[in-house]
Amino acid sequence: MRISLDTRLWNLQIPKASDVLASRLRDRILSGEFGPGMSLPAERDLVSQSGLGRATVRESLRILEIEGLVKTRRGRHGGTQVQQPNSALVARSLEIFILGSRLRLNSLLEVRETIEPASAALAASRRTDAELAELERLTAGLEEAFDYVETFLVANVNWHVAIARMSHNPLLEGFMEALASAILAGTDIADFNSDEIRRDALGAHRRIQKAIRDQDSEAARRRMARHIQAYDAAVMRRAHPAVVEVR
Amino acid sequence: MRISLDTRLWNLQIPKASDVLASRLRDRILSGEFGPGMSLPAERDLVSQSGLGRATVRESLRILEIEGLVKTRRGRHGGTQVQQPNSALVARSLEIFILGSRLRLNSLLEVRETIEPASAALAASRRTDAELAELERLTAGLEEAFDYVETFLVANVNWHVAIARMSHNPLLEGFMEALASAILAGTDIADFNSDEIRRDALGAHRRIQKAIRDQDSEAARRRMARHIQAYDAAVMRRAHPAVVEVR
DNA sequence: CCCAAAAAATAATCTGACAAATCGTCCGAT
DNA sequence: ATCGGACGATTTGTCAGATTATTTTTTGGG
Repeated sequence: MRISLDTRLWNLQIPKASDVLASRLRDRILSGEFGPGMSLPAERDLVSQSGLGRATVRESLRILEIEGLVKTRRGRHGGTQVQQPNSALVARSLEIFILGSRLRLNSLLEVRETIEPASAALAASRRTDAELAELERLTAGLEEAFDYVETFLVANVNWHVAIARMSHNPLLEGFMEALASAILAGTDIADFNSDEIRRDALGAHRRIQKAIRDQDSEAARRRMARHIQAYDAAVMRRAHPAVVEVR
Repeated sequence: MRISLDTRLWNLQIPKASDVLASRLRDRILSGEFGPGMSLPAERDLVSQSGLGRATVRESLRILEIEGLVKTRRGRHGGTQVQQPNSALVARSLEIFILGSRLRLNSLLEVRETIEPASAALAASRRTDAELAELERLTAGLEEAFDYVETFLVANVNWHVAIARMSHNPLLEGFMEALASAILAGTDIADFNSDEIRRDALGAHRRIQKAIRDQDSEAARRRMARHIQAYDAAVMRRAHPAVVEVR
């Protein structure tokens, strides 16, 4: 015989029990009661504590897992551990939004033209020496991959994301991660099978890197803006914007 | 007797069965095989089609639901319906990211200073007459709410989101929605209990509105940038940035 | 001391059942 | 003929118990 919710302490509304439990746990996590690294009670403990069924508890934990708040591991000393939500989460949901809404590539590029120059400017003023070294390594890798278009494109994305990371603004980084992967997915590789485009990109990267090394924010912003606009224009010249959807 | 995955056609890797099924369904949704409004097969059909248990199938559906791709209803013509992912989804995950990462308000404001001017510029060049009228209505409402600080703040957020919507760039709109609600949650109302700040904001709004009416992109961008910077500076003056966390 | 096998702990999954919500249909009263 | 309520069908939500897979720890033999 199943005990109706209404007979319990919880005089809660109609929403699904799993949602309610998930909200409770989420609040406790976000309030800091469960800090990152700490373990939530085991599934069976949550079952006995909440008075709900195991399937329900599991759905709640699954919700939190999708939201990036916890991660579960099997086996002895496994369980559900609280995780620090990272930017990959934002990137992921953005990707779904972009793909699901059939956004035009144009929209993505517009946002990119907005974000990347700011990113570069912040990177120039906040970079550490270690980050600069890492960037130089990435730039070198890009040069080496010049003849392998696909590798080049992936390395190119990583280069741009690295700039965002150097801005020391996690939100910018998350946005760029999402944008970059979506744009990569939306651009046809064949469109970049031109030495000229890649040569121009490499030159721009070197100039931007120099500005960042010199911690010259405004130069970094200006050069990044020019680079992105040129790049985007090259994309759009090959595929008329009104037609292009991100697929 | 449970049938091991390995004995099936699916020679898939270690990942959890529910994740695999969710990915499959997600791909089919995003590929357009299931368009918005269409119904996925019922749970029990999915069970028989996939050969998995119902709990597993349900977890998969729950994943898609959290991702905003589907929504389920109980009862006779209930089931799982495909939904168009909207920007609220991005806003939600962003909110979790912001709260969970203890992002400093500063990071949010930086991104805002980047996005809003671009938003205003696009709004100026793309606005429709109906949108302009709506904006004027919102501005008037803001003036009326001048003496009610909390109402004013909410109306203010709506005004800014409306600008983003006028940019006709759904991604920009989604970003602004998320940012605005997070910033609203992170700013103390008492910080704006100053007539001067609200009066300045109103004046800026009027000037920006005029630029948008005249479809003067560059003026709109410039004025919005000035407005946001002044606003942010006022916030930061009252709460030292190093201390402020979004809570 | 080291390594492999067994044990223990835990999440993942399966099976089967009942509860609750929602909608359509049918029947009776007006 | 029409309206309203009762009933049934359909589908998701939840529960309960058992089995399976995986990981860590422990133990025993060399």
